[in-house]
Amino acid sequence: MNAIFKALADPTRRQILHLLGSREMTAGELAGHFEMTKPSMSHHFSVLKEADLICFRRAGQQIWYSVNTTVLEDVLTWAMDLMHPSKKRERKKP
Amino acid sequence: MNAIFKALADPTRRQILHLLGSREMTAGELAGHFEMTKPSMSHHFSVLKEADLICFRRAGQQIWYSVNTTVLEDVLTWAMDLMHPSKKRERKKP
DNA sequence: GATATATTTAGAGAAATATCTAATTAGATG
DNA sequence: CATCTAATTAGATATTTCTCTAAATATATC
Repeated sequence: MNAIFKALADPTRRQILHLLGSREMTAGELAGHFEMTKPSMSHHFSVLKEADLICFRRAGQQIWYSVNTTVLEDVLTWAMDLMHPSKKRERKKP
Repeated sequence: MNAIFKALADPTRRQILHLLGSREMTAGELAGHFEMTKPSMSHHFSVLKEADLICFRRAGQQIWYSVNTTVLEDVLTWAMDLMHPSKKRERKKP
């Protein structure tokens, strides 16, 4: 949980996630949206990867990144538990 | 939004919020739960206040802290928008 | 194999953050 | 008012984090 919140603490990384919200993108394409060198962007990717907030796959020379929504659910759960600490959340019907 | 995520990035501060989830507590009572000096705890309170994540009121010598759930809703909204970027969330009926 | 493109890794410097001790403020009480 | 308790502010230090340049890796193409 700590890695997740650490990763979300940086505005660049939140913006990366936002961009990936619409569609999968390559490292270079993502980097094009920021006034920052590619190594700096690569560092942010690595922090997001460490937190398991993004998935990636190599295709030729390029690496495609996408959001891992599973981990975002953990964030949702954490925030909800804080808002309604006594009530148990409803379980999805199987 | 940046102040909120910066505040949530520290495990001590998340634990403070968790403790306040059950009930209002004084600064000293909160500090008693951590192996850290009171000035350090005070610093964390100040970061949480800056992010508007906690409310406080003085009663005599003591200061009582509580969670501000309104801001947590913003976090929920942010995470949900990331998970379902195309769908608009439902609005509460007035 | 040589070269070009996409991306990451390594290493360094600057800025931000967490923690501590010492000092200060605010209120209660003898 | 002197003193005690609760809490914060100030200032210093160590660690972490962000960003950069330079170098390395991986893949494609000539």
